[in-house]
Amino acid sequence: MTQRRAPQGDPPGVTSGGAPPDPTATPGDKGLPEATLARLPVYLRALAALADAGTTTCSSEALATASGVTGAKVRKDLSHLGSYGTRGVGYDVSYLRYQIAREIGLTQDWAVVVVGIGNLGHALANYSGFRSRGFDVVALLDADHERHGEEIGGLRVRPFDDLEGVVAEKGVTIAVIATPAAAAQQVADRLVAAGVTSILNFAPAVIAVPDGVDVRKVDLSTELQILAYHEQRKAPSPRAGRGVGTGSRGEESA
Amino acid sequence: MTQRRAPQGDPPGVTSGGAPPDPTATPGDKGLPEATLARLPVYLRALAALADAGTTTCSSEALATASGVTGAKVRKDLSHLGSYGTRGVGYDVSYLRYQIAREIGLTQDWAVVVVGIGNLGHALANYSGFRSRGFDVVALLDADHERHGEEIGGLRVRPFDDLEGVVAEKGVTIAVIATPAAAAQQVADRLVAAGVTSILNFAPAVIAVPDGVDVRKVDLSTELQILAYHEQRKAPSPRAGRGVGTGSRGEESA
DNA sequence: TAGATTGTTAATCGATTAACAATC
DNA sequence: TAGATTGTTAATCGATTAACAATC
Repeated sequence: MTQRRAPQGDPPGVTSGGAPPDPTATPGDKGLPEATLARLPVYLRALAALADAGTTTCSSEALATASGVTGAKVRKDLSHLGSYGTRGVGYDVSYLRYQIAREIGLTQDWAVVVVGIGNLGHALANYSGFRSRGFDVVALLDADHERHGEEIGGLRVRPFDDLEGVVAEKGVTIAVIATPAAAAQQVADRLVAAGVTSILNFAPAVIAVPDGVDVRKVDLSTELQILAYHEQRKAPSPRAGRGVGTGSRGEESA
Repeated sequence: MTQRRAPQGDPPGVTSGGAPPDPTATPGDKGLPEATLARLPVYLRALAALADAGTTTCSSEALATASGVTGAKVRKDLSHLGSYGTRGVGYDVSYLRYQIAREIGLTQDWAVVVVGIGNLGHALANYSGFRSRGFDVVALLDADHERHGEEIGGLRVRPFDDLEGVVAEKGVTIAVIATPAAAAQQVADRLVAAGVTSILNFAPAVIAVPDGVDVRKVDLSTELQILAYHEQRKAPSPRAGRGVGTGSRGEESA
């Protein structure tokens, strides 16, 4: 169904200078627009679904519908990657899929550690969507020794102090923090010191990191709050009022 | 530490016309800019932390630091809500906190159902950050009868067919979907038919809903993919390549 | 050739940033 | 009064949208 192509290779029909391009960002190279980058994973998912349904070619409008965006956006986004379509025809599903994956960096494996194996960490450790996209969860770490030894998705939960060893041994560059808020900054400091340069933070806390380290934050309750705002504007006061800020509510766990 | 104020009431010192404002959006009222709205929950969290630390007043710069944004952004964002600061002094932490909560709609309770109690649904059902912000999880629904009866966070898992009854009885307007991708659209259709008008979708699928229904999507692997892109641009090829699109990978669970 | 669809251009829109007058 | 800080204004930047020439 989907052909394999050589990772990092030039696409057929697209010539590069001959010398392999330096993957390190060249000065003045701004990379993809953030808004475009954020939609590429969505296109990738939609293309996978189209491929699974046996579709081999699709137009920008078809991909847009499957992705929940507009055709103009799809064309503009894809134009940042190169010219991978055919006028009058559309895009080859598996070819475009490969090009997007390569652009994002999913044609290589990324070793990932998950720190904090509570409810959410447990779910993340079991999430199949990571592995299928080239994210290889190589260790589950938790400071609480009561959790050590538990097996989740084929991995045992290990002491947080194993961090440095795991990072060095497995070449880990990406970490997921799913600890309580109070622990997040300390964990981040240790991760950075160990050599991690990208952090996905599920802990409900802002963490500070040095330049050169990327942090992205996912907040489960933020999205619900945004929905509440719009909901409030739709309906006239659905439920009785309540107070806010009832003093200390203790630390939250991610 | 934090005073309670009458929900929906006017803040002291700010006069309204006397007649209560119609909470329904008036024509031409565009509401808050989306970018501002997305940051309000972050400010709320930072203000809660400041209040817990005993801070009663803070400047826009202090709030910015605690929120991980710039002072200019804070001032611009807050200016959309009204004039709640004092020049030369700053903002009263608990007063600003109340005003933001009221603006978002967190001074009232919102009944929420969670559909799909797998790994992620389990974590969401246990997440304390929902309740503390006025989101009242009133039912956990799952189509799989093997899961029925399990108790999570004080609630039993119930049949999905209980949906309509729960929505009517509890006045549910917001739902969380944490089912496998294949079930998401069907679940969304049932939710909408039952009267739900806001959906937070954790299933890795795009769902279509009628006008007037809001959907927000959280994709755990999208964020990791965005990190991978930036990581790829930092380092020269950390790990060996792999193929992409290894044929059908089956349906994923949220 | 005629119809379809891409990739690009230009116009519009919204978000960010910097600066500073207003004012506590 | 002098110092501090807000709230607003104007400039800049990036994202979206619509239109269409290029071209399969």
